Amino acid sequence: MNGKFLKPYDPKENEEAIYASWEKSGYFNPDNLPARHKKPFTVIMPPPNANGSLHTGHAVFVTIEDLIIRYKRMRGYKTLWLPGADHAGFETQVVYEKQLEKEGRTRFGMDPMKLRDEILAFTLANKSFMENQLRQLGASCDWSREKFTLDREIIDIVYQTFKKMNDDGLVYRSQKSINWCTKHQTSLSELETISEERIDPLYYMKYGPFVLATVRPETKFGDTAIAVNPKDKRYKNWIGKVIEFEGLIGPVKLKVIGDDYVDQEFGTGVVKITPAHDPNDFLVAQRHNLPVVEVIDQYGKLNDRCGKYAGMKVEEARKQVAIDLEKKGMLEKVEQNYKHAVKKCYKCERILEPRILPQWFVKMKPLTEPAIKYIKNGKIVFYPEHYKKIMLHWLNNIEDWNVSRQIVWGIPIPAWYKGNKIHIGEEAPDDGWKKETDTFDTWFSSGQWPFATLGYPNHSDYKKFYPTQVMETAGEIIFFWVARMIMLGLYRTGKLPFNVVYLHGIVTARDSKKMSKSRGNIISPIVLTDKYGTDALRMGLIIGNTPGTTTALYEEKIKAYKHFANKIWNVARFVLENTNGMGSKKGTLDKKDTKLKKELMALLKEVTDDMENFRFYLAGEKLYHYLWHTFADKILEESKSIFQGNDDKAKMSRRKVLYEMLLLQLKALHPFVPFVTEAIWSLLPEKKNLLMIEEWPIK
RNA sequence: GCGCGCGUAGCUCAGCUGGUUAGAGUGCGUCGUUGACAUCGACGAGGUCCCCUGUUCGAAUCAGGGCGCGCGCACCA
Repeated sequence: MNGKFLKPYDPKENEEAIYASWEKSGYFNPDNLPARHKKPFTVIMPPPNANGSLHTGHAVFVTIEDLIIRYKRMRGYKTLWLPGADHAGFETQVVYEKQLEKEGRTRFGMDPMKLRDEILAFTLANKSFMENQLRQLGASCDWSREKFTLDREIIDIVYQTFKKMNDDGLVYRSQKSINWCTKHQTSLSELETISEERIDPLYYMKYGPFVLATVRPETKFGDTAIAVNPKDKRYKNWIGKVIEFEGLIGPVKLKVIGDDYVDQEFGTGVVKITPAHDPNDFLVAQRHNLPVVEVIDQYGKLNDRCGKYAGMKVEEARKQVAIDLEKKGMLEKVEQNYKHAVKKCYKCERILEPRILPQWFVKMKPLTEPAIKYIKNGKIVFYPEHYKKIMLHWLNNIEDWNVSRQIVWGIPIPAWYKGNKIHIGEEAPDDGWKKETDTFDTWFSSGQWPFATLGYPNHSDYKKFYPTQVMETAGEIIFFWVARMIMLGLYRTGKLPFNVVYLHGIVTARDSKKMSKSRGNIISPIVLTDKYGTDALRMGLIIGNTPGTTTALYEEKIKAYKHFANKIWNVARFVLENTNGMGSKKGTLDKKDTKLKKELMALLKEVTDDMENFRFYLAGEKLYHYLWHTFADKILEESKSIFQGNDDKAKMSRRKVLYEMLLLQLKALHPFVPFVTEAIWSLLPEKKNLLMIEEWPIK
């Protein structure tokens, strides 16, 4: 027996070399797999954001996807797990801005090209760092096919999609009310906002003959009309008339319009229309051809249209306006406990300002319709299944997608302007065109990831590996990413990009709270692998992780699975010691041992069933339990007395069965704990292939 | 306001289509092991399966209601 077994299993000593041997074998690449691997099986890796180190969320998806891929590889599929990295536009720019702040610098005023180059260098450094961490977690992905969202061939495909959408009338550039972050100086899509309930004062202001209610008196300088409901008997005679009164900074003249948007029951039934700073008012303004007067600038300060209030921040101006209205007797009353919702930036949690800016939008209805049809017909299976409902609900209530961001870090929107003319393309058609400076929402490119990474439409990989089989990711990004991949995949290729969506549970800290820097409860997966070994971490992330729920991760749990890895090691040691290096030589099993083996095979059948049905947490637990509490505690214990006895036939049979059962369990456990099983495999007396490409015990 | 999920041993969680004394890991107690196991083994204590009503021969599991927690969506100024 190999002397290595005399020590406990040491992950540190083994893991790096084992990973290197896998990588060197070339079997991560489906093209190099032996001939029995015929049918393609593809998983596209959710590309981690290349702006920091891996967190537990990454560790979960790596573990589960690697588990799926290793299992399918052993079952004889031509498995491709395609890794990638995301430039993660806004996310990365925010991270980099924080770094700049620490250095006492700011992105504003910087040469955009220089800023872009700096972030690129930052991203590429993080990218290679992150790739090594993926290796450390045991990811058996095909590095030769790795893609980055800013690779030229990816950008080309993204541009083709944009062009096609333009030709099909699915994109448009238009002035609309958008969500503007005054810190980050960019617009955001609906998904990048969080809405928060707030209690604020509701101010009842006198407007000439009317009294009207508002939470934002400071926007009054941008009013361009007064609106009432046309059915409202109190006011309908006013419609079409112009009211005049003395405001805070001079005389005010406003037209009264009638619009169904106004709710007679709310407040006084009279609304001031401020198109520049309220999305609903903007819609009203469009219906009535009202002018749009901006009074709040991009930094959230009142501009020079606001007289003495110019330069004040919104909150400050609100208070001051209220005080001055009071003084002038124009404030009828204030309701203090008005409950309403405000939208905030999901990154800095500042209140977003609605602003009217020209932006690029994607029309969603034509994209959602086919997606809804496929999902309704069950062409995509969701784990857990209730996400089907959630997805349909979202798709049915979607708004057009703002894809332009006013940041440098991203794929530039390929557009040019000359007067009223717009040209789509990377190059200007001739002289005198002005280039678009906005970049795409990062999800516009990652939403095309499955077919873009495979080289749609002509690459042989696309033909062989698309559609992919499973999309495994976090439930949190189902709308950001999964929904868009479905829509854009259908749009470009006419096929669903995958037919299974598996959404793993979010990993929380022990107290079931989300891990976050501010809570200080972050556990680094890399620290855990260093301490307890990757196999232990993987088991800890698989067992107890049911799709769609949260899973608490804590150190004792991982420690327990380190013991399990060591248990496997010692079980193997015992078996090899007592079988005298016999390997799988011929011989016959007696009745009792035949039965033992049969029982194991029955369990492996169950495990296979669980794997096929995405019940990884059950499969892992069953294998764990069998090895420890049946194989080790019962069978090995009983074998001790057989080996000490005089029945040579029984000894021969037992040797053979233990060895065979060990091999079976190593195979079945490999996808879960690849390192320790491969380490043991390499120490077997017979010369063998890598365990990684052995056949799964059940057909 | 609408929607989704969760509530099972001290802690973290399983329990798939309802079926014998409700499970695992961890923690706790007792005893034993140091020639597979920087340990491990055996045994044990510990649960009104949130509450109520119902369906059923039978419910932690299904239906209705309630309480508690978490999350998503939502333009009423």
